[in-house]
Amino acid sequence: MPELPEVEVVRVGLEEHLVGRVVSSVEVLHPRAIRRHVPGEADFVGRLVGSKITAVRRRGKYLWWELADGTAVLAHLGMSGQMLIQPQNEADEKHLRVRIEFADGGPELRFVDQRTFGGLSLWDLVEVDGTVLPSAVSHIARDPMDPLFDIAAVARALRARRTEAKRALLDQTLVSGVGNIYADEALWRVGLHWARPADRLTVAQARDVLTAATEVMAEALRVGGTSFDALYVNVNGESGYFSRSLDAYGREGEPCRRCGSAIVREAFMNRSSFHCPRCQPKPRSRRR
DNA sequence: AGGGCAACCTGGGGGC
DNA sequence: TGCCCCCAGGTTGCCC
Repeated sequence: MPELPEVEVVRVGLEEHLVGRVVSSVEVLHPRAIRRHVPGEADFVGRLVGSKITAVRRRGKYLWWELADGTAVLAHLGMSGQMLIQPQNEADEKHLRVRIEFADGGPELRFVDQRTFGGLSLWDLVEVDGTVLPSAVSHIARDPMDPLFDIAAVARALRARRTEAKRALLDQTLVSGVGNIYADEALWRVGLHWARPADRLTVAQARDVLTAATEVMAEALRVGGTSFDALYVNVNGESGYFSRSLDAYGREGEPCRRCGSAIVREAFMNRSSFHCPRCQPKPRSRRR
């Protein structure tokens, strides 16, 4: 469940179900589910068993839970990862990758991931620019929901990029949490084509597209995120409702809700981009 | 240094 | 029905 709103929905669910609990067992059913943990899977399991979960946090699309010993279990859902809280007697999901049980004997945590692009890892907590993060996340920029998100500074950095506006919005080292859906939605809201050079945005346009991204993600979060199918669900397996509110993403051939023109789909970065040809005109080629 | 692209996977859907 | 090709909310690593 990739983008910020969907990950935040999971974070809230994990916070409710995990804080204060002590891990009693960890079962890894697929080797790719434990990633980037150099000491290996056995070390990961050994360090996790007996540990107490003290907090569940998120930056962008990464989420993690802090352990009492100053380390953190970092999770990324990739393209298809789910975190499910399930009764112990519930049948295993087809793509169950990791099962974590707790000393209280209550519901277990299951990491389910069809495409195995997601995974768990264990890191030391470090302080970066005044915020405590797992060390593997230190390169990820603050997301728009972060109280210390500095929109003026990010707008300035966005305008310094010599690349297309959408590519910059998707760069997690510039602003985190924005993915393919919400980038298209933000660009539609402010009437900018995805290929507009970032360094030719006005100060106001740069600020406005970041504001639009913030707002569309906040709206999505309020209704549980965007779900097109059962792959994107909260910890209880429930889908969000924002897909019905999308204005651009996935609407090829359907009328723009602002001007009625048919939404266009184009290939971009080995994926799809959706825009309104009238509200978001293609930029003229760059002059030099 | 920073941008761009292939690679990492599984499964669903459409066309033939 | 089956096969094949295309598509999918992401990130990393390596090339230039």
